[in-house]
Amino acid sequence: MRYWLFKSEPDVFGIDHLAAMPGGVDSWDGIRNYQARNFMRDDMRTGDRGFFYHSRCDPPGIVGSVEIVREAYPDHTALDPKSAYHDPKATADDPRWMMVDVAFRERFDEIVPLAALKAEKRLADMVVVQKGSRLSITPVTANEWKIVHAMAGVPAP
DNA sequence: GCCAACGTTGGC
DNA sequence: GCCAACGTTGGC
Repeated sequence: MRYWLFKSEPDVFGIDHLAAMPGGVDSWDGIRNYQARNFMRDDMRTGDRGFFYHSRCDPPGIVGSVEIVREAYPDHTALDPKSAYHDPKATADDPRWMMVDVAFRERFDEIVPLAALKAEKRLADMVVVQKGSRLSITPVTANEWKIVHAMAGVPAP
């Protein structure tokens, strides 16, 4: 059982978009970074939990959580020339990019802002607070999972 | 296989 | 919108 953090721009796809999907489930498509893909392909398992993080907004921060409900499978948007995520090097035989399905689980009453994460000494090693951290999917420790929930004022599931 | 040039991310 | 940090590309 592992924990993760998923970044998304709320103007493009925020936690409310996910919550509005049928069953609160959607595919996490469009990942075009090998390290992030490898986390999904190699390490994510059904039942893993993840924070939903809003980036490129004011303020950025953690707004809720999801659960992995389907393990990695090919990201078909890479094959679609009309998609913003099209990758001309992807083929049906070698799709290059993978996605998982996530289900909406929690929406915090208030965002836990990045500034608060940075100010919490116990989160000093959390990947998302590191300088220059751009990775859109990062691992989270069980302890970080608990601390952020405490900051959000809810018990960790 | 090095590394300069280029493209992208994302906080500010 | 700026720009630092980082990842990828491709010539050599």
